[in-house]
Formats: sequence, structure tokens, C-alpha cells
Amino acid sequence: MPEVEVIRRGLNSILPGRVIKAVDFNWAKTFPNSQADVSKFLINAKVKNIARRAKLIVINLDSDYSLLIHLKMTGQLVFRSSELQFGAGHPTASLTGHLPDKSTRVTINFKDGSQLFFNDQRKFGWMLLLPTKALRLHSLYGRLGPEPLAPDFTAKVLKERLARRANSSIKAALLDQSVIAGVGNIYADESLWGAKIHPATIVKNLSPQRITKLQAELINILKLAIKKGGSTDRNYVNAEGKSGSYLSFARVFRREGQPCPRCGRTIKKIRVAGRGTHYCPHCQRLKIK
DNA sequence: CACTTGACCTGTCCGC
DNA sequence: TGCGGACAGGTCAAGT
Repeated sequence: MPEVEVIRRGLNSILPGRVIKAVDFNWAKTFPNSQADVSKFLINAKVKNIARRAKLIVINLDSDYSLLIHLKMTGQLVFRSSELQFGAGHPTASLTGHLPDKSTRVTINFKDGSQLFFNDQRKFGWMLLLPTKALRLHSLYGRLGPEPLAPDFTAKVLKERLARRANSSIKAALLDQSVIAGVGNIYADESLWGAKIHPATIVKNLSPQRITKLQAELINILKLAIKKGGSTDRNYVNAEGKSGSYLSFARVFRREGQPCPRCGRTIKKIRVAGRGTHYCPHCQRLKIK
């Protein structure tokens, strides 16, 4: 989610006011809308603003339709203005090659000559055009839990939401988007380390104090990650093609074999809820009540 | 119903 | 150098 939020902010500073001239796509699953809908509600539409819900990017258009985009793990949304085709020259730029490239699934061409490229190596990401009014009722939105960075996401709310997954591991519960919207694998591991909770702990065995600590850690870590421009594990870049630096601040994620920054013992990697999971065996003890 | 596993894809890395 | 297998940031449908 921090990565998506960083992209949203970038796009929201460059796209509003631009008018779509044409859209090219080369992978049908990426963009399942009919050609008729594309012509009617996307072509000639002007971008109003860019919003986010959970890990979804929402480009609101003046056609009263919204373009929803899910980047999954390897998706990118990279903007190139007509005069700066390569984004080159910037010392931290990490995606400076020619676009479209072999991973480009959709290209949105604006009337002023600028372009937005949707690249996705693994083809898991998608776009979907929906009427703006229908978004809240759509199943993509309806089952999502609360936004962890909203002001009303309190420890009490987290306790209530976790009660839905009382018998599963806390790691699985955190990754369940219907419990909380927006926590992914990196931030689940990082916040559990911060709260000193073993990732395999069954939710009902967590004390209220641990959950309160976890709520605070989630907020702190997500905010820090946004500030650092997100996490670049391999593919991630923001709208300008630059990578994020959060992983150099990460305490356990991808740090197996290294010393725990809190106690100095060796960080381990195991599998929990089907996902690679990093933790400190000393700081994060498995408590079975 | 609650919960876990496999599938969707491409690319990379590691052991043989 | 090549090949097979495991694994990768997410989310569903299908299974138990």
C-alpha cells in the first residue's frame, strides 16, 4: 500500500486536466472492458483526480467513469511527458529505458503528447473501467476492511476486525484485506517485529496490549514507508520511474541471517500463511495459551 | 462458516 | 552453459 500511495501522489500531481487521446493494450486480461466502453468513457475523457482504496489506484474521469488499477506485485505506472521521453539525467532514476518495453501491457496516450505506461512483468495486475457512482457498491470495494491510515483506525477497531479471524495466525489475518485494507507481506512482517509478536501466533491468543502495540506499529511503519518512497524489492518504481528506499530501513524483511536490530540474535525466515515470513526468534516468541 | 491451498505469469537464482 | 525447481511484493476460487 505505501508503494501504491506514493504512485497515487505522483500521478495526482501530473495527470489532472490531461485528456485521453488513445489507449493501446496488448494483454486482454489486463483490461477486460469492451472496446465500446473504452471508446465511450475513456477516450476523450479528462482526468479529474487520482484516489486510492486499499491497494487500488482510482483515476476519476470527467466521463463519470473511473479507471481502477491493481498493480499486484510487479506492476508499474510510469509517466513520460512528451519533452522528457527518457526521464534521463536524474541521478536516482531507475527506469530510464525506452517505453513501451516488453512488459508494457497498456499505454494511455494523452492529447498533449504525454503517456502513462502500465508495465507488469508477471501479468497479474489489471485495469477496470467502472462508473464512478458504482464503485462503493462493487464487490472490489465492498468487502475491504478499514484503511489503517484513516484517523478512525483505533486499537479498538483493530481488535474488532481481528475477531473475525480468531483462529488463524496473526500473519494471515493481517494479510486478509477484509480485515484491514492495505497491509502486504513486507509491512505485516515489519509491524509484527515492532509489536514483538510471533507471526504464527493464533489471533485469539493475543493479549489486548499486544494488539494495541500492533496498531501503533502498523501506522508508524506504513507512514515511514510512504515517506521513504515505498519499498523496492525488485520492480517497484514510482510514477517518475524512481525506486523507493524503505527496505534499507526494514528491520526483518529480507534480512534472514542478519542480526536483529533489537537483540542481536539471528533473524530467521519461515513460511506462515503460505508466505515467506521474517522474524526474530528471540524477540517474537510463540505463545500458546 | 472459517481457514488453507493452488492458480494466475514471468524472471531470477541456486544446486546439480 | 544448461536444466529443474523453488521462490517472488497479491488476490481469488476451490478445496478441507
